[in-house]
Amino acid sequence: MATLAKLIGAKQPRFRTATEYVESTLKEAILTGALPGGTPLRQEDLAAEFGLSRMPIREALRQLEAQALVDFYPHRGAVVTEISAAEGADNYAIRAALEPAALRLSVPQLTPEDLKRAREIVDEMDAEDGQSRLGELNRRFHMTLYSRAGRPRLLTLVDQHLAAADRYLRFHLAAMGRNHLSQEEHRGMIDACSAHDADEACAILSQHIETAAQNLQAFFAPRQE
Amino acid sequence: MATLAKLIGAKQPRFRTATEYVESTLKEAILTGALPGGTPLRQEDLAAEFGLSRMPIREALRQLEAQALVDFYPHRGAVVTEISAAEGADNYAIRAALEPAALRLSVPQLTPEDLKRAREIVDEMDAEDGQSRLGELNRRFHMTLYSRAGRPRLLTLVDQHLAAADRYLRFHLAAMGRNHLSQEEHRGMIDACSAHDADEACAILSQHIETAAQNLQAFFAPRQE
DNA sequence: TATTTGTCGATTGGATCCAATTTGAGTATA
DNA sequence: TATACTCAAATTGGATCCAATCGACAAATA
Repeated sequence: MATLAKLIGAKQPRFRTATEYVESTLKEAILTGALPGGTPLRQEDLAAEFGLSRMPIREALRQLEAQALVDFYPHRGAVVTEISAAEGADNYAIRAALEPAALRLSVPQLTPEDLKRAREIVDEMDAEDGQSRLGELNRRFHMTLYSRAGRPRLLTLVDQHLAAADRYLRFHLAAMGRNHLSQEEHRGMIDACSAHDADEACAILSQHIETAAQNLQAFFAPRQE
Repeated sequence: MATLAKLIGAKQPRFRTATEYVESTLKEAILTGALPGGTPLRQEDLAAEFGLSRMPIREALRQLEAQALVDFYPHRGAVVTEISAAEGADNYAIRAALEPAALRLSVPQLTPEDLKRAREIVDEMDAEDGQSRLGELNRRFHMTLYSRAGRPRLLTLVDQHLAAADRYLRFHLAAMGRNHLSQEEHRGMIDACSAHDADEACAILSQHIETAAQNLQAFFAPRQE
C-alpha cells in the first residue's frame, strides 16, 4: 500500500501505523483549535481527507474519546468536545494535582543539562508570539522539568492534560494582555529547581496553574456558562 | 417511553454496543486478575470467545490501551500490562495526587445521605472477605466521598486508577495480615468529612494511600525489580 | 391542532476479505 | 562455529461490504 509509505515517510517512521498518524493529526487539529468544539467528525469525510478507509479513523477516534477530546454518540457519530468554563476548570484541577506531584518527584533527579534546556526553551518563548508555537514550547518547558520523575504513566497523564490546556491558551493570553506566558514564574521555577528547593518550585507552579485557571474563569464569567 | 420502560421494570441494555461490552468484560477480567499481566490477547481467540468478529475486539483493546491496561505491539498483538513495583508506584503516585484533590473539592458539598451511604459501605466491608468484592466496595466507598467534587473528568481519572489499584490489592491485603483494609482510616475520613474538616480528611487519605504504596514496595523489595 | 406512526436517508457498528509486518526456523556461507 | 540470509507461518493492520440504528419529515389519527 503506497499511501501508508507516503504518510509515514521513508527515513524515520514517525508513525508505525496509519491509526497513530490519524490520531496524532486529529489531536493536534483539535488542540490548536483548527477543529473547534462541536465540530462533527464524520468518518467518511475524514477517511476521504486522509486518503484512508474508515477503519483507522474509527480507531483513532476511539483513542481520542479516551482522552476526552471527542464525544461518541452511538450510531450518530463523534463530535469534538466543547470547551467551557466547567471543562476548563476540570482540566486545571487535574493539572494542579498532578503537576506539582510530578515536579516534586523530578526535582532531586534533574541534571544541569535539563535545567539548561529549560532555560533555552524559556528564552525561545520570549521571542515567540505565535500561539500554537507558544503552546508547544510551554508544554516542552514543563515536561522538561518533570521529566526525571521516573513515573511514565504519571508523565503521560500530565502531558495529555498539558496539551488539552492548549485549547484554553488564547483565553489565558488574552487575560495576560500580551502574548507572553508568565515568564518570571517559569524562571523562578528553574531557579528553585537549581537550588533543589522542591517546595518553592511547587509553590510557584501551583500559583502558575491557579492564575491560568482564574484567567479562564474570568473570561467565562461575564457570559454565564 | 423511557419512563414506561422504567415503570415496567424492563431491563435497559447495559451496553449500547458490542465494543462497550467487550471493553467492560476484558477490563474486569484484567483488574480481578483473571487475565494476569503478560497474557497475550489474540484478537482471533477473543473474537471466538465472545462470538463476535475481530473488529469490536480491536476497538475495545484500543480503549484499554488508553487506560494503560494493555500494551500494543504493532503487528504482534496486545498483551496485558505487567504489574510490577514500578507500575504500582506509578499508580499510587497518581492516586496520591488526584484523590486528595477530589476529596477537598467534594467535602463542602457532601450531604448527610452521602455520609450515611459511606458508613454503610464501610460496615459492609467489615463482614466481607472476598477480595474482588472488597475491592469493589472499597472503590465505591472512596468514590462516594469524592462524588460531589463537581469535576467529571477528574472523577473519571480517579475511578480508573482506583480500579487499576485492584490489581495490587492482594499484596496490600497480605501485608495487612488479614482481609481488612484500613477500616479505622475509612471511618476517620467519614468523621472528618462530617465535621467539614477537609484538611483532616485529606491527611488521613494521604496516609491511607501512602500505606498501601509502602505495602506494595515491601512486597516487591525482597525480589529486586 | 397536537400527537402518534411510518418511512427514508444518513451514518455508524460489525463481518469478511486482503495486504503488510513480524518472528523464528532452517540454510548457506565465511 | 558463528553469522547472515531466505522464506514461510502466524498475526495484525487496513479495505470493503452489509446490517442495524438514529433523526427528520411526512402522513395519519384523535
